[in-house]
Amino acid sequence: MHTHCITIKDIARELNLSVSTVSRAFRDAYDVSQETKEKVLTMAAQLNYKPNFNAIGLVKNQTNNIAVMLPSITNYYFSTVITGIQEVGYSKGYNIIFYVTNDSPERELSIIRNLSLTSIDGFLVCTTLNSDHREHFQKIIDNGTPVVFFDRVLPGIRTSTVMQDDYNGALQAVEHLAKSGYKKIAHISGRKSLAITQNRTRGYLDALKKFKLPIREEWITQSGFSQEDGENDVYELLKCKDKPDAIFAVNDRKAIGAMLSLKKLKIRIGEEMGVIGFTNDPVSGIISPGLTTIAVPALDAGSKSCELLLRHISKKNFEPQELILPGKLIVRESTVKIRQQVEAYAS
Amino acid sequence: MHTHCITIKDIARELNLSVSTVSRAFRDAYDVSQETKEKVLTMAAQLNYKPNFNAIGLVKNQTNNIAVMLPSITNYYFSTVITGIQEVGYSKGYNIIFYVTNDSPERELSIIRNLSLTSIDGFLVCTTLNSDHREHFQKIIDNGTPVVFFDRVLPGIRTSTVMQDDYNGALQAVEHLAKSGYKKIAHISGRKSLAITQNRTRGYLDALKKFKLPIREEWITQSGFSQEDGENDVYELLKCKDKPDAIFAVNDRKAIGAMLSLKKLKIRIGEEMGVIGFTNDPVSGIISPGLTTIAVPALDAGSKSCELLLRHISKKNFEPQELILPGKLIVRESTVKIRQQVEAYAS
DNA sequence: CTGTTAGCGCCTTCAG
DNA sequence: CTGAAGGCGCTAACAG
Repeated sequence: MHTHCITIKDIARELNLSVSTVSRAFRDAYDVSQETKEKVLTMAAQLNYKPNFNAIGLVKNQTNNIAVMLPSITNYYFSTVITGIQEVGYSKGYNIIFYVTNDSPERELSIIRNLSLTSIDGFLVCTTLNSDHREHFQKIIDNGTPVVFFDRVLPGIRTSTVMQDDYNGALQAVEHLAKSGYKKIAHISGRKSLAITQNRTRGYLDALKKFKLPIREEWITQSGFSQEDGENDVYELLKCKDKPDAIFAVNDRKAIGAMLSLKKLKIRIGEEMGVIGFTNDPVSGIISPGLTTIAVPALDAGSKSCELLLRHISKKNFEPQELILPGKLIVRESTVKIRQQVEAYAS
Repeated sequence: MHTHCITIKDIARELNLSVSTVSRAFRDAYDVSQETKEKVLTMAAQLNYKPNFNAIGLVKNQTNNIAVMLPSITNYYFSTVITGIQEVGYSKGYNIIFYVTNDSPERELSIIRNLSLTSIDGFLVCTTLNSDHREHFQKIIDNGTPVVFFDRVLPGIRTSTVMQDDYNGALQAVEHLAKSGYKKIAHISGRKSLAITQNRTRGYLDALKKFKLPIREEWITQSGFSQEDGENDVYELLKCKDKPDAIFAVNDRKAIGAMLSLKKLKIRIGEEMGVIGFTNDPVSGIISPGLTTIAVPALDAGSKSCELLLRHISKKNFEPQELILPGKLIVRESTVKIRQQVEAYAS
């Protein structure tokens, strides 16, 4: 394919050295003279030598490739996470190969199946919504390839995980609604099989208990995570005889969907219906009224996940860790109940 | 690193065959009996054999890896493009390795320098804003690694390129403003060294000429591509003695920035100041008033770029192609001038 | 400190 | 149709 590439052989010939010496010079081995090393390095630069990673990988049984599998990269959270992953991967000399599942379990399976275990050193994964491929992941780990789960975590696998502090974030969010004067707080949630959903719902319920606010089954909807799901969930909620006066959405996309529906129905956001999200997608600050939300450290989630994975890669028996990253309440107009403030904010 | 992996040797031993026969069976070579082939394939499945890509790559001097370098992946356009790239790459058995430059030319250079030419089969690039690394890209191409440019294209390099129809898109956008009754149309533009910027500006100017509308130097601002740039550009425009009554922004992010500034200044969007963008970022439909824009086929841009690259990879002397993808006008409220309509739309 | 040798897993002649 | 042998570029013992 390519025109002839410079190899260590060429350098060795040029310098009248053996290939092993040249190889040692590159790897900064302890047993090369400073002089030889310099000669090799300058010659390499002159010849524009580039190491052949296939050859190195073949011999060392490693690849410097890390695979990332995630549902999508077109939303704020995932694109930011993967940016964080890429940053630390790049700085440590690892290539990031990514696979998007579009939340299709079949696609997930096909990716895992095709994943040649010899072509990656580690695997970073955020599962699909309905993943039941626990044993496949387990097999990969058993085979010696480290796996780290982030955001969406399959319980029962002994490996490191990185998540947001979903429970406390939800608690904070609903506390904020309660303190802002809302009494009948609904929750539009996500797929309930996921830890992220369960923890946020748990935080929601505990906050209600803490403030002695009513808990009603019909005020909790369970669907997907998309904007459309949010739009639909609002219509469901409004069918209740006793209508809620605030909504805690499992994420910003659903919150924004909810706001869109409310606008369509001419229900005043904040005043008549408080809305709070989770993520702090940049859109929350652009939409009006601004969406109150729990900011999530997406970039950190990415970089920490990658760091953990790299540690698993370098230390054979690195103890699995569970990282929980704290969120932060960002107050905007969607949870301002008092009328005159709403007026002031509305554009 | 990994526990022992199954190799063709294992299969050969198990089946009492030579490794070369096994190898042939996998590659569907013409000279293997159907029977042997089947035996090999079933044994491979049974043993859970996975080919070692390093070894194959070493011998064939290829890697099945494609590198993508782009400024960022956290905005709609780029994340969608890369999704398109990944889709066709995955379907053809290529891994996508990506590098983000954050629009830093230094980072770009470091990425190109570190890019081992033997570790990728092709290179998909969207340059940084101020890239002056033409000769580096040229060297990569001369070295035998195909390169395809998308979106931001460095002129003067003989290779395939994929762009939107920036000229006609801009023409359409400004025509729409003119037909909607705006008379003094400003343009908040991007970095002028880029073809994309130049073409959009050309479309803008030609539309003004066509409708015999005034062209004024001070109504054209040149800065970056970010939302903040858009916010600032509006303040610049409003310093003009003769203020414009509409803005054509080089992209949606700048248009949204502009809208945010206008809202802050209580200038009614649409009625007092028309705004039109370029991209059709999903936010354009969420923000209110909705942003009129030129929709750009981002997913197509990605998949077509990747297809072109793969063609360059497989055919040594594939004739470079320039692909221009058409845009589409999406009318929303930000270009509705008549008062009552604005009222109707405002939430 | 340096050179020699063998081999990583696979493909590709060249003989049978 | 199948097997044997050599080599892709590099590293890792083992000698000196």
